[in-house]
Amino acid sequence: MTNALPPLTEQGRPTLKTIAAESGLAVATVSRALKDASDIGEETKRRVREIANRLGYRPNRAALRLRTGKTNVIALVFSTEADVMNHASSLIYSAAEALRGTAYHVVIMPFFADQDAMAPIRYLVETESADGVILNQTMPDDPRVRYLSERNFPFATHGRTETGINHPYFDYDNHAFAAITVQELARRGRKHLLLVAPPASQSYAAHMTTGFFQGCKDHGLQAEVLATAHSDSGAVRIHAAVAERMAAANRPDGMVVGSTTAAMSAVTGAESLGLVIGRDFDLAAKEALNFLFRFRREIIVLHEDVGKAGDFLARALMAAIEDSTTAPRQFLDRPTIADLV
Amino acid sequence: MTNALPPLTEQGRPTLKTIAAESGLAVATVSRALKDASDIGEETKRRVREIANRLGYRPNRAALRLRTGKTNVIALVFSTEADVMNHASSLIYSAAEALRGTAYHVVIMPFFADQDAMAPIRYLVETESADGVILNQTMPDDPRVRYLSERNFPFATHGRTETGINHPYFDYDNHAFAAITVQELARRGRKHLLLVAPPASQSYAAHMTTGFFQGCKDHGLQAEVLATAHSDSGAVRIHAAVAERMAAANRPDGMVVGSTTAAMSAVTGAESLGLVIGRDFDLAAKEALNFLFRFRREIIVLHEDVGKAGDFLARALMAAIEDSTTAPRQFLDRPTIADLV
DNA sequence: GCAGAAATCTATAACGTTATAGTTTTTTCA
DNA sequence: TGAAAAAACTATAACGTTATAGATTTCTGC
Repeated sequence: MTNALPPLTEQGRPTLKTIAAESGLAVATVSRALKDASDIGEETKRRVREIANRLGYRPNRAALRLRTGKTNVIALVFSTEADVMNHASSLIYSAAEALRGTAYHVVIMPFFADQDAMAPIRYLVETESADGVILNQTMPDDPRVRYLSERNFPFATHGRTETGINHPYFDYDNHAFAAITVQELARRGRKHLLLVAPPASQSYAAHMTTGFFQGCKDHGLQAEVLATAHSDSGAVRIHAAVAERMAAANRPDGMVVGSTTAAMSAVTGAESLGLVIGRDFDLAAKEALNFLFRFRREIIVLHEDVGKAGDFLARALMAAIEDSTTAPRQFLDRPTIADLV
Repeated sequence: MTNALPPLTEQGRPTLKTIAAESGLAVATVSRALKDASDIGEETKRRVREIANRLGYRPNRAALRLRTGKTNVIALVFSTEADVMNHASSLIYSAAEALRGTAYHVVIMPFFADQDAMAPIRYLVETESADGVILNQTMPDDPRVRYLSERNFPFATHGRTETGINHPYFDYDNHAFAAITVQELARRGRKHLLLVAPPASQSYAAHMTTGFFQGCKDHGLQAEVLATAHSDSGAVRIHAAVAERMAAANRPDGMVVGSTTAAMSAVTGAESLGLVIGRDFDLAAKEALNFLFRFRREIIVLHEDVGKAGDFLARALMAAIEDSTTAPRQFLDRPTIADLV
């Protein structure tokens, strides 16, 4: 008992071996003690924890991963293109924040315009380099969702799909967004609305479009979708397309726009004809940040909380990883009139 | 030779063992063959490569990492706060793009407002969970840079430091930015300029400020720094601070603003007094995206390419990881008059 | 006081890889 | 022809962890 402790093996990071030497126990015992196994004595556990603590022991992730197959990695597979004021950044941060204090690391796997959307997904599954993956920009019949689901690889999506597969998701209710903004435009006396819709390939395009038509029907407004550009077409294109449409006959007097950047281009497009927002037309859009009202005070803005999405998706994915049998967590974020800023 | 090949071990991911069985060679030989070692016969290498290829062999990252200590991970330690239209997202993507085709994965470690900036850095170093790290928002005497440098942990920074430590970095020349915008404001006949400077704790605040004063001196303009807000203070605060200053005596007739979002708030702040941009005052800012000119056509915009930073930093860091003896790669991105959009 | 049960602890092997120190085979050339 | 050198390949151990099966010690009850 009064013996000098055996010398620490070299210096460097402490491992289970270091603790074993320091405590006189076997490596396996130390391992079990640290995971609070039932066949280890209380006093032993206490001692082991104390030593581990004192030495600043941290389990080696590579060894853990090799031994157990668990990577403790969550991958975010995000597109690089799309909206520049894109939500990816908030989503990344809020997901990372939700994962704080857990063993999970967040790795970013962008996929590129010149690349198949499936490539990074296949890579992840084939190399087993993550325990789960979060996707954005879902498509109605998303092959990534099918692939992951077939292989039982845990995932969660930002946006719903029409695959019939029951998976964790977080989605903003774009149907409600469109309906609410239409209602507000009707309240302001607008009669003929133009929708700058998201690209048709994306899941949420259909939601927003049906919400738009439904709303217009409910309020007896004339409804129309901009034919020559969508809300991710890029500023120049949208500006031109809106200008062209607003110059033609039977000009709309209200617009609902599917993205924040598109809203600015749509405004300048109309303004290029000498039209004045709030007088000749009104325009509604959603926004995660909070500057559109500075851009033009008159824009009708519905606030969208993207941080909520990242947080929810991270937790939903963890739950799916840790127990694949429970029902997938799903959330539809419904905007209300109160979210008009 | 005509013997049936031994059955593949189970199915699952092929390993070196699988290839060894398939080829009749030892595992070590397969390993050496795949890394093109000089003591393996050409014909053997060819055969091994062919089999590896056919089976879709991918080295196991965990095993590699455990055995060699190399993680093949590059960590991005980014602050979550700061400019909402912040450059982090572009930087992440361009770094990831630069790493495409290499063995590196990108992990994001945000650090949070309530947290010591050193925490994620210490974690990375202590747990050896990355081969190198990219930091942003450097401070003149940045403790993270000191810490990493002392421990010989490879890193690269977005922004310079005044530590005297010779490390890889990419920096935008904010001195030149200020000087150029001052020159442009002088050309437009402005006489008294106000700088909405970055927070003084950040490295680039000093650069921008000295560039501003230098420029004003060169052109014989009166120079002043906004005292009650900085360019990351948040929209409301900046709006109010600018409004207050512009309402007071000896009003400036030009502004240089350190961030894109701050530019919008500064404009609305001045406008709230009835001042008109382009007539009563001019305002210059830099921007990574391209919408400020839609916000107010009259804003003087200097374009900053953030993608370049991510690309450069990723490559510089890889170079530092692979050869710590060569000179660190450093780049100062100098804007010119031509970058005025 | 002793058999059996319960409580603790440990030895071993394995995950997939590579560095090291061999061993075997082939070539060279005196 | 045969010894030395060169070329080609292999066995072993190790990285840090955990699951498994087994070993040892202590307790229990009669």
